[in-house]
Amino acid sequence: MYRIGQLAKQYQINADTLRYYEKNGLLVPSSRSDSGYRFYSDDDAKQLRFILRAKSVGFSLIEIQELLNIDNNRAQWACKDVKGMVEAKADVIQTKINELIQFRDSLQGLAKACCGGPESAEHCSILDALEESA
Amino acid sequence: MYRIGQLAKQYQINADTLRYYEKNGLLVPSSRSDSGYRFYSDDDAKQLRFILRAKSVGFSLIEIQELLNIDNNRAQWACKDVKGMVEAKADVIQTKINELIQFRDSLQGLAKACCGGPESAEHCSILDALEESA
DNA sequence: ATAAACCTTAGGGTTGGGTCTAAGGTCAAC
DNA sequence: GTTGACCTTAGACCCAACCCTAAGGTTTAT
Ligand SMILES: [Zn+2]
Ligand SMILES: [Zn+2]
Ligand SMILES: [Zn+2]
Ligand SMILES: [Zn+2]
Repeated sequence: MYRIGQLAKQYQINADTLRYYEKNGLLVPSSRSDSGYRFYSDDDAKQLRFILRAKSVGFSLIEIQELLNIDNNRAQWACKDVKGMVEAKADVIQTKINELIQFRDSLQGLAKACCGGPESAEHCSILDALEESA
Repeated sequence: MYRIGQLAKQYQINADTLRYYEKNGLLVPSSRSDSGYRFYSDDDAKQLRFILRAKSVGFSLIEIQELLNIDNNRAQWACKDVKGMVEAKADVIQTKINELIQFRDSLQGLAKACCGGPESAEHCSILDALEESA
């Protein structure tokens, strides 16, 4: 049994974050002391590790909730469902990557055309390009 | 001279967005009618195009403000400064891309190990991996 | 017995880039 | 002379994922 501060310290997060996870149904401590202090069991800690690991691979808290639901009712779900979620998430991330690559390339294209010298920017091709009427 | 609704329509944005840009010093209409209506000149429209173009290559509104400052005082800045900003931004974006690539690869690693079949997820390797104690 | 460290709650604040509402003023057309 | 489209303002609300504060209760160590 861990109190909130102990668990938070162990996983390098803020106690407020644990309360936040509880409020959002991600991690409800399995018991409370007579005075109301939260008590987290080893299973609770395991679930926290699940949450942190899912977060680290890019899932949002809402998505993690879905994953937890599945994990806690594995019999009612198929591998297909789980794999589908993961692949869908990978696709979303890929789309984001493609967008950012476009941004990066646009910026690099701008930078390449600029002399980068110490003289006045009155002739700067970057600013000209941004001003340019499409 | 365009009223706010006309300019918004022309550039497919919300009139509120133009007021928001004004509040944040990005685009102050060059005049007002006697009754207080905003009037945007062709130069204002040009500046809006600058803003939208800079946004489209991934600059934040704060960064766009800096770019506008530079653009409006070109003589006081050097190409070096402008190019430096653009390159710094490209670096930040590259860092984000690298992060997302890691997420994507993690997810693809998980998906690859899962059979993806229609049977129960009780043996699902994805859920197991997320549960695994590190 | 008291101080320090920890816990509780409700509720407000942050960031970024807006969107929406309420309550009212203006302007052209029919 | 009134409808309807447009405009004004201040201020609230949205998203995510928390962080912080106030006012008070609990535990532990000395
Ligand atoms: Zn130059
Ligand atoms: Zn230049
Ligand atoms: Zn399977
Ligand atoms: Zn599986």
